[in-house]
Amino acid sequence: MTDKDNAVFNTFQQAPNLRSNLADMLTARIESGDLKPGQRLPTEQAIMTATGVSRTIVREALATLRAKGLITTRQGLGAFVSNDPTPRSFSIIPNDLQSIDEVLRVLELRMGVECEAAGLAALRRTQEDIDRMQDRLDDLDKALEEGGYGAQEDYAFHRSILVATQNSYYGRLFDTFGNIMVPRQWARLDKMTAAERKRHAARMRREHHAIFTAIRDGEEAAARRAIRTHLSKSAARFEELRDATA
Amino acid sequence: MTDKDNAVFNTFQQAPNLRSNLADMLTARIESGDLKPGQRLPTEQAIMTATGVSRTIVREALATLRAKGLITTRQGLGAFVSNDPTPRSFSIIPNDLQSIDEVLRVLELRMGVECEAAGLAALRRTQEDIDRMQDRLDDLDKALEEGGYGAQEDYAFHRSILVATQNSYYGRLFDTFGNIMVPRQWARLDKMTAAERKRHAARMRREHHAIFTAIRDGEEAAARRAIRTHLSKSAARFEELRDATA
DNA sequence: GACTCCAAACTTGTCGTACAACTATGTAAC
DNA sequence: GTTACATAGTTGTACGACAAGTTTGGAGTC
Repeated sequence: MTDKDNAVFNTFQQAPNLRSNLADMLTARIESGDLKPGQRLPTEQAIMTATGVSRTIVREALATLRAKGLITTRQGLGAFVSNDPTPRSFSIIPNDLQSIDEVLRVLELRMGVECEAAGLAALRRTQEDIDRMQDRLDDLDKALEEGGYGAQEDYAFHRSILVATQNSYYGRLFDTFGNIMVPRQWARLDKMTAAERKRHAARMRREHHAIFTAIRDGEEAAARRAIRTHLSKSAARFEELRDATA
Repeated sequence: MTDKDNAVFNTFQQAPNLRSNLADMLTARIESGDLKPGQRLPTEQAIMTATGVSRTIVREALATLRAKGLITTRQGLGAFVSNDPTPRSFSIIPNDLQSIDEVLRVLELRMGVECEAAGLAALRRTQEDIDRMQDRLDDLDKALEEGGYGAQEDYAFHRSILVATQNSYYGRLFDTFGNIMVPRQWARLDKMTAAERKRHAARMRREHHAIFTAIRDGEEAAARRAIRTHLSKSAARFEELRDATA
């Protein structure tokens, strides 16, 4: 292994645990084409010395890649990048549900998808779409009034926006986000006082109504702005949560 | 297992190693409902004594399940069966009959994804990313000079942008677009004269270079604009194609 | 020279121990 | 009753050792 190869390994920043970091890095190297299909990976020893982690970690990271189908290993031979490392289907697997970083990355993806979708929805929504969005919004309001977090209802409302694009790909893609966006696991991390809960509910209502009215009235730019604001604030709140627990 | 049994399995090189066996066993227990969502798995020690394998094996098996999203682990607490062990996946299956409409819908989706990605890439790209994008751009230029359509190279360049976001979800999602975005099937519909081809090549080069320089120079807004323009014009061209063949 | 055989080196698979980091729980002190 | 802390239990990480599979190169034979 050359120095240049080593340099790639040294660039991982601190995060939840060593195994995930190493697995992410190796995954990135494969997906970026740095390691090509059929090519042999560095030996476990080489990865150990390059990254400074123990063989235990290296092996668990390789087990992760193997489970994802990115590599295959053969005893006495080594590990090899799979022939078709680019899967034709996309799915979000809740790797570390406690890892807020994961949620933030998904939120980044949602930002792109939903902003465009909101714009399209504002241009194309039918009366039926508007009614459906209104219903979901009512459900959400009701859930918040009853003191719940409304995560499920929030998700359903967002989905109704995607449906209104009249482009089924948007809705189908959004379905994959549900796996990680149901925040039951970290709900307990997020202990809000009654006052905070109330403020949170008011903010949610305000932001969602802004999105809804923009789409209903066919205001494309406003719809984009509104949903970007909403998702940005959600992300910011998750970041606070992470920093608070760190 | 007898030798005869092994003979049956020799066709696929699935090794009879302890890790796979244990992982399969645990997977079966989860999928059969023996271990219910949210329920805690036995401790690593318990699995060790119950199965007789070492902790190394247990941990690698658990790493496999975690990669598949079947369980989540938390230090000091234990491993738990995931709430939604059946991840939904997103894929694009090309439909030959209305393929151009199909492409237009996918382009709409790409619009959202890639605009956001270009913005993120402008903020986060590393020198390595810049080099990779430059290489892909050179490949594309070369393909166009040689009189090809450069569809493959175009796709590779776009992918390098997604990689530069440092958010692997973007790259993984983009891979699903490849199914329909390699336009071999309608290339023959698209007979350009030499002059048209030249104009097309010049346009492609101009638009791609605009995207590249914006990302390289860290200009977020310009990157978004450039890629939106590029995809809009691509979509317009596909629409012309559809109307011409209809 | 060409071939066979085998020993050595290398790599992954498995085992064992030890300690660090994190969590929950119960107990003592206030 | 509440807080602080000690403790036990669990996962995360490190290190060393040997087993099992694969390749390579050299010794020996024809």
